[in-house]
Amino acid sequence: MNEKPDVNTKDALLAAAIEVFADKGFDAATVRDICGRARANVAAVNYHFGGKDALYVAVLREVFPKDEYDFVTNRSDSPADRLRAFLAALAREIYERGNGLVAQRWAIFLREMAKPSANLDFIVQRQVQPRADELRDIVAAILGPNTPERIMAFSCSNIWALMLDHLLTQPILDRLTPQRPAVQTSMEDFIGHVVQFSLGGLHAVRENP
Amino acid sequence: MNEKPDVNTKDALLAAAIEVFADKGFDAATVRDICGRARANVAAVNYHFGGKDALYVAVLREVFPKDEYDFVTNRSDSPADRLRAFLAALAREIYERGNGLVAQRWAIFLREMAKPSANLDFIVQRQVQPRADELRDIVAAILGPNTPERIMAFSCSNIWALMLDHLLTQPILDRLTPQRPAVQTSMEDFIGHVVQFSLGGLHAVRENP
DNA sequence: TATATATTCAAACAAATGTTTGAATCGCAT
DNA sequence: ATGCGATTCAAACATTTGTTTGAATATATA
Repeated sequence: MNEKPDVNTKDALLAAAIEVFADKGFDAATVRDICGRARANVAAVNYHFGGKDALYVAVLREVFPKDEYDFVTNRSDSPADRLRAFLAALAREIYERGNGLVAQRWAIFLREMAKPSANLDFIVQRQVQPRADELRDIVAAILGPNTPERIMAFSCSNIWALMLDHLLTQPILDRLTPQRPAVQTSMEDFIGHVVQFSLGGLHAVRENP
Repeated sequence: MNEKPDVNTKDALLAAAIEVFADKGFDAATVRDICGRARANVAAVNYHFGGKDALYVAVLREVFPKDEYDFVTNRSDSPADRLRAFLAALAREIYERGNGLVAQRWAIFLREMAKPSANLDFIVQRQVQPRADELRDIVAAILGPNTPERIMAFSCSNIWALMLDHLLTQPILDRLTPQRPAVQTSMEDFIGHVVQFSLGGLHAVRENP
């Protein structure tokens, strides 16, 4: 029956698909490539998942599990410390090398951002929303309770931009300043800089009406 | 001879190609679509340009003309004023509606950033480099002449990130905070905010070692 | 006008790719 | 061992897409 439907092939397909989708994006990924890496027949994707689109959905559910995120900062700490802790955690997630699944997660996220599909909603909900909630909580603590919504929104957006920056513009920076060291080689510097810059920016927009 | 090689078809192809490449990106664009809009035969692209790739190169040369950029700020103004002028000009270029070719320019740039091709070098050189040079000049004036290279690079990168932010993350923000007004409807607010945030950030990283 | 050159066009080609098919094979319960 | 559903597989299919072809047409030159 359905007891043990040869988990091997299905799992191998899923693992290969994560790799390929993260590597090349949905469009450029081919089911032949995926099946090749999984040592499975071309028809396997359709048999086990029902098609390329359905396989992609399965990959997203695997890569962005539900209820995985907990606040990484403690509300009893100072807002500045919380911001540092939050940004440090985020930076390591995004830029640390060799953290397999986590890196693939952001790679897939990045590809969806560049070319949104119907599944971007799902990814935002699972990957971005909880982190955005925590950041907004921290920014609110820094800017104060009476901060206009517009300034809150801009400021949160700004800090996200500072963090995602190198993820998005790496190809540009590579060409603009080739001698620049990679973020990964000076992570602490990078984090420290972004924290300073963010705090400075936040204080500036708080003081002015 | 080569005197008047029916400029109409060739130009129509180029115009249609700019539209389609800006709209869908190189991969998703089809020569059939382009030829259709130009009311030309499918073979026209190959006849007039030699192929899809060559057409794309021709589009880039059209969209990113040489020696077009002049510093938009005046070195005799205060650095803060220069930063404001620079960011205002950049924001209007990027976000102002209905500025046809300029918008298409940034759309193509964005697509190349998301999926770099061999032509990204060219685009960076024509579109980014001169603006990056001016920004670096301004940032240097704010941070002072003895600023370490690392801090200069991070800071310039930060400010670029703040400006490109909404261009890159629009699909995310649409889903995160759907009620948020578009940047285009409050351009002055947006520019003012980014200027304040940037200046605050720059001052913060200047003071700390 | 006549000739040559440039341009257009419908059709076909070749390659890539997601999907389907139907037979062969496997695993297991009876 | 036998039979049956689940799984694998090679092959083929259908569609899309960039490109080529060769004839037809237009344009310019002499």
